[in-house]
Amino acid sequence: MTLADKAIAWYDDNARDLPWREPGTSAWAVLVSEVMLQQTPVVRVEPAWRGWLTRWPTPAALAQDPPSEAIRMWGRLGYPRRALRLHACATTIVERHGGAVPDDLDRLLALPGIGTYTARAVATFAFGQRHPVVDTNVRRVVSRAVQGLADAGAATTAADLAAMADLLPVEEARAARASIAFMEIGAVVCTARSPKCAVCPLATDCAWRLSGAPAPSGPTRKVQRYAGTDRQVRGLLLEVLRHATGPVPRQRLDMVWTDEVQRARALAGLVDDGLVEPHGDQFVLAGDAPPAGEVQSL
DNA sequence: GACACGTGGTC
DNA sequence: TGACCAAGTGT
Repeated sequence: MTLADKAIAWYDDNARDLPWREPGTSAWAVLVSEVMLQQTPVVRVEPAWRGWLTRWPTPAALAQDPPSEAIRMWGRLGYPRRALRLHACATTIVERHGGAVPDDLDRLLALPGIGTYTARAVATFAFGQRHPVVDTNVRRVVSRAVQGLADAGAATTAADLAAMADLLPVEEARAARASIAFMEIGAVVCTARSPKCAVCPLATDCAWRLSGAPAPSGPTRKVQRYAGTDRQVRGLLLEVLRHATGPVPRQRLDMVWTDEVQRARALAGLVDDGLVEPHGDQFVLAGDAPPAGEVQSL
């Protein structure tokens, strides 16, 4: 049995019941799940995903609403630029692909907010194609089981994809199944902090285990601080704008953070990113109605 | 390749 | 209790 065979056999019996894995899930729903799952735990994505798909079952439905509604619906999932990009995705899919999520890698990759991982994930999980799909879970599993290293080093896309390609079964459907299986093992068994080697289907082949499960060697990847950063300020500003029913005066935004320089920088960043629109001294989420009386430019 | 980019849970 | 971690992308 190959590593992929063992992973698939394990997955057949142990896969979590995640809603986007149910047969018949649309490519759009899969795409939305993949974007939401970027850097975000499954438990927080599930309810958000259901709400999103209930409101916007198709790209066309989302494209009919302004970006501001997408940003509101995103709630506190984090990285709200993803909501904006998902909206742009929907618009592009309607305008350039007749409302249907494209099924080939290049066209997926061209969509806003869809990078190497997500394009491959959609092509594989929504359309059943055979592609290496490499996320942080897969990188960790391959790093341990194949390379014998405690942790994956910095991402090196080409090499990571090649390493995964070597493990992929030839047959298309099995290849797709192997990809999700390796991801699942990384997510629930071969975890970052305390891998459950006792129940791992790859344990008997795992190069890392076979060499005595050595501790990680190199420098530890640095974790980005959050408290006190622009990101925190952006989050506070956006939180106010999400709940606003109309334009928000600058004075209202001034209350969320005392450091004026940082506050201004964070707000300017949100405007730069297209999440927020300034109307004189008032602000709205992108696409929301401007202050009454203002002449809208075309 | 390094950084910026949210948020909340865990140990 | 603060560091670490969670299906990345864009610059």
